[in-house]
Amino acid sequence: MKEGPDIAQIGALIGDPARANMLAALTGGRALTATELAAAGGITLQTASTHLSKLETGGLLAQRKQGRHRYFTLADEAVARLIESMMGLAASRGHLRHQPGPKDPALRKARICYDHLAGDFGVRMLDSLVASGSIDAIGDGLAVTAKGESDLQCIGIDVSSLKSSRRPLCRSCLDWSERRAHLAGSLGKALLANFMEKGWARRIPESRSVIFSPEGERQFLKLFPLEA
Amino acid sequence: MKEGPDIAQIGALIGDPARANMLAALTGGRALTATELAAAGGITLQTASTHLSKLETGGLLAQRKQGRHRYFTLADEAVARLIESMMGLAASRGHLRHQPGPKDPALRKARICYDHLAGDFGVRMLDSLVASGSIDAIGDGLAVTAKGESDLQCIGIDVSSLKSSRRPLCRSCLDWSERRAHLAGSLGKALLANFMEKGWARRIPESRSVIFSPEGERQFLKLFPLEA
DNA sequence: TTCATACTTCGATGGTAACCGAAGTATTCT
DNA sequence: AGAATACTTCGGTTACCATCGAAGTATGAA
Repeated sequence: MKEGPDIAQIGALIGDPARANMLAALTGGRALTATELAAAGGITLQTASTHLSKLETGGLLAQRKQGRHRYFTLADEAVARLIESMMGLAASRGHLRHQPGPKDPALRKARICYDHLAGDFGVRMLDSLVASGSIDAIGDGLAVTAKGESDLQCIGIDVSSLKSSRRPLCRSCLDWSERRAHLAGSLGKALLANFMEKGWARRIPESRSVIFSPEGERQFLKLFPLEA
Repeated sequence: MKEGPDIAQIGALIGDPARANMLAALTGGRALTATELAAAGGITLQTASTHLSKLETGGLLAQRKQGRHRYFTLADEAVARLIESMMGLAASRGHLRHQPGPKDPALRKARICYDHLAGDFGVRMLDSLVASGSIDAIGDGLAVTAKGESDLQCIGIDVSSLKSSRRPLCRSCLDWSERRAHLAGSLGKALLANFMEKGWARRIPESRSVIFSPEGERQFLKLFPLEA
């Protein structure tokens, strides 16, 4: 009667609120210490320690020791995608953790999704890239066009070097706040890195929020216009 | 500190073994009654009843009453995709529910994944369609080519009528047994329906297994050859 | 060497939820 | 109407696990 893999183990790991909060914090892409994760989960360090070892043996987390610190990250991109897609589902079912607070609008405007840009700005960027013919959207698949490759080169992104990596260049990722797709993959990562290098955007510590400077926002909106 | 949607609720729903087994059973695509799901979960009807109402209020299940029966299905395709992707992750992390039993090989060979064909045969079919130029694979995206459209017409599938539906024509779905992509979307559904109409394949009751007749298997393998 | 920081392990506690028997409701069949 | 089927609700038990204090280990700093 029991066929196939056991999803209950993974579900139970994510099903505890403290663990879920720690995983959500790690969706920010940064490696975090046990102490930081304890704060994110709203629990003491002892409790966090047992949770973290469960998550690690369950294959959801990876850790590396560095001095007396222990840095945790999501095990791989597959886990990140799972968490994100669960957030999408949770949002669509109205499972919310928060009274909409002051930080929420910023989060919906622009935030980190593992290693790329999400939120209103992330969705707008992908829409604009598709509209301008820089990216072809076929079904759920995304591919950079020749035009896109040269346009991105002008911004300072070398697409051909990104292509050589194992990781897919483009990937669409469902946005939980916008309920629309934004750009993930190595190109999504490179674009966000590019904005931060230029000083257009910076991360808020202890949060997934990404804040654009006034000038950065102006440039971003000019670079990725919306269709009329 | 609490940002974004609450994935813990959904995780907890999936995290109970009985509920996970019921959800997995529903991945077979059939609507099942509370009694059938109780058997799938290995619990009594009373316990199943409470589980099912939790899953329904949690937004994972939909139900329709029909006489004195109550038929449950997964709420929508998004839920089905979540369950499937969790199976993929669980399989890759070695979370298995079973001692590899006699039914297992059949399941790996061909099975239902919500409404389309998965397992070795499902993966082979997509590989062959891509190799023959009937489907273009761009990143994770799949698109039917002109050649594919006419080839499929010969088999008895009218692609243009499928296109008119809201649902994506092609979608790639990660296979937990093969760890490779197979074909989902309305075309995946139509192909499986086509095989069953022709008598090539039939479903096994109470299981996700799909059994091909000797003749059906011969035809299938001929229609979807592997690259040398 | 001593103190401090970062984290783990142990042990005890408490709360939650899964579970089933029994009784109750709704629908269909005869 | 009466019986049977399908399912829900209630109540009480049980078992698990998240939690934290306290003590233990490991690494770094003074």
